[in-house]
Amino acid sequence: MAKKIQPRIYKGTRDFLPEQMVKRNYVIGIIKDVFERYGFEPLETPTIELWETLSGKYGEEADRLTYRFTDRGNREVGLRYDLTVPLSRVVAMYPQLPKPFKRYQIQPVWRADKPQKGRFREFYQCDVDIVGSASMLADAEIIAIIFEILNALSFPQFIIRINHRKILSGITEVSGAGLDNELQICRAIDKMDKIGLEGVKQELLQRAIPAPAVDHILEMLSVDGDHKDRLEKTAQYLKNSSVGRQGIQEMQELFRYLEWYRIPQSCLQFDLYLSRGLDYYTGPIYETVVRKPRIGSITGGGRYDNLIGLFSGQDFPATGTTIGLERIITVMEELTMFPPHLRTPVQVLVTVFDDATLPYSIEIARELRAAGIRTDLYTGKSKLRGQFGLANDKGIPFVIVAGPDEQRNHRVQVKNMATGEQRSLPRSELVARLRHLLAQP
RNA sequence: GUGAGUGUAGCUCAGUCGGUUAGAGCACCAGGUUGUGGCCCUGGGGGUCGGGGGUUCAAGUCCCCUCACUCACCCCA
Repeated sequence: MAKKIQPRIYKGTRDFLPEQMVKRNYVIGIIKDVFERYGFEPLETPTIELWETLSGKYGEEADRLTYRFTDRGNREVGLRYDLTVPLSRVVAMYPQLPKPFKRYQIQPVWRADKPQKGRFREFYQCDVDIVGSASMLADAEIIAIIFEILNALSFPQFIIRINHRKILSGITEVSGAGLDNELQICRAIDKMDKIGLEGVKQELLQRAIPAPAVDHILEMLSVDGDHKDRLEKTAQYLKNSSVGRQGIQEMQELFRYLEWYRIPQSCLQFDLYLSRGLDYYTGPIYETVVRKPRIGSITGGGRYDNLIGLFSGQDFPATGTTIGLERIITVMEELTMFPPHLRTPVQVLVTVFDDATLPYSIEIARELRAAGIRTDLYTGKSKLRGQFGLANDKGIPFVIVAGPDEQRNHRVQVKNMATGEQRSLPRSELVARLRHLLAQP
């Protein structure tokens, strides 16, 4: 035999073995179901995009993290960094798409990061976006769908943090720090959770924001009360900033809608410290955090009214979010939120006793499969012992034995692997019996 | 890109002050059981101790280099 190649995979990528795939498909199934119940339609786009499509949309940092190479014809291309930019390209390319366009997209994206906990180079995102509506109603739909999905997955506790880029602009404006410092300011205050108030202050000063402006910013950020109070107090601070006033007004409208959607206040947080890293956001921004496993955000998104204009020549208002599939799965695993026995789609294994009874086993498998029961027919060379072992290892709940005795009498044995109970019954009753057994919880 | 940590069986890890033939649990295979899994019992296979160099009578153990992986920072799902 030739010298074997070390079986390895590229850093930050993963194989998903069947047992993991079953769990992933379970989560994806629930997410997709909610997407469609909210009237979103599916979309897929290519893995590879032209470099000009990807570059310069997200900001300097993200540009650096985008996989980039040249093809054999020396064309500059890259792997998609997210699903929002490809969507924007699609909207511009197919102007006939009816607006508002509501699409969902579940595909992997790539980032040339150093992997760590809950962070990969290849990972799935589940995006929902509404293109062509400037109304806060569209943002409310997105936030409602986030709430609905996390509920459907039985998340015990989560907070959807919400802020508005225009409010952040307003704060920058009235602080006297200079509007071109907005990005620096956002980055600093975004770290509030990690480094605390004093840390943020140092960070701001370090980023060459004048001390009086820093004090003013921190004062504005420290408003308290429920979100209505805080919006009003913030409005007072921002009364001399037209962009700030606009942000406040939109947020008030958004929260009014969210009330009508009956989303519990306890899941929502108007959070002035939220800023989000990507450059393209222009309006409300939102992300979801959980407290228990400390893992960063599990969803993230916002309004980006100017991004599509880069491809189209005309601006389309748009808003949407990413549902972070990988982190949701990580959280669900750590909190053991998956239903038990979620190991294999196979419902029954039909064993093969020997060559003489093989036709009988095949007939049984055919019948079960025709009846819509997910049936594995044993194709290996082990005796019954090994076949039961296989069913056990895979977590297949039922095993059929069809040996010479059963064949002669037109009967089968059905064994329940969980209870160990085994029963002989006429073959004619098998489908009904299995359907009954499989319907049990 | 910056900093720290860890590399011993398929996996998780032990290995004393440097000392004879490197161990355990789990997993795997076979048998106990020629028509039945899990649990139990018996046996078995499996290791360039990440790689290279050095010190030493002697290195898994000490030193240097290198590679890989992990965690944190930055940023993000």
